[in-house]
Amino acid sequence: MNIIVNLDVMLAKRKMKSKDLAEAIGITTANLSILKTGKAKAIRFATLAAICKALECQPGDILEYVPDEELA
Amino acid sequence: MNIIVNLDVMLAKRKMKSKDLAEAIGITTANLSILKTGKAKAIRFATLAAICKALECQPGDILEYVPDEELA
DNA sequence: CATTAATTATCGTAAAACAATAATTTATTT
DNA sequence: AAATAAATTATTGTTTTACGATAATTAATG
Repeated sequence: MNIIVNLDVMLAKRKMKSKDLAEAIGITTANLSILKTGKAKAIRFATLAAICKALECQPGDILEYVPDEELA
Repeated sequence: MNIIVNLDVMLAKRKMKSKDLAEAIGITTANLSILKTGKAKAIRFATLAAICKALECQPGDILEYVPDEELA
């Protein structure tokens, strides 16, 4: 997928574990894992907001668009 | 909502109209308008990627988290 | 090796994107 | 002001997908 969800950096910065974040944002660790491992195909703004709140960050800190420029 | 979708800035920068962007990303102007006016409650990564591609930008350029610190 | 953390998998339900279409409102231009 | 274009709003229906709940499997850590 072209949109990467990277929670590891912010999690490490906040010294939080996936379980902690899952509890903080109110979803199961299973679903959080789906998000973390790039298996989610969409995200609710409510969830994104909860993540940003818990990690004290902005969407841009955890979402990245990677163009598929297969030039090479 | 705590997540703001701001396409206006990038649209202006690219001198694109909503209609152009809608066609570029393959959704109707009606649905794009829902996104633009903050009525969408989620977004598919495929759509977000298409927007980033069309506007040559990153998710952080169009998504913003606004904490609801009602202090004062 | 035992324990904890994280991932993967299934099934079911609720939520929401999105299409298609039409109507309405707002901008823009002549 | 009138005409035209652009954008928003509204409705209905379909399809996709989040997410819960749960359990099992696979990493990771002391």
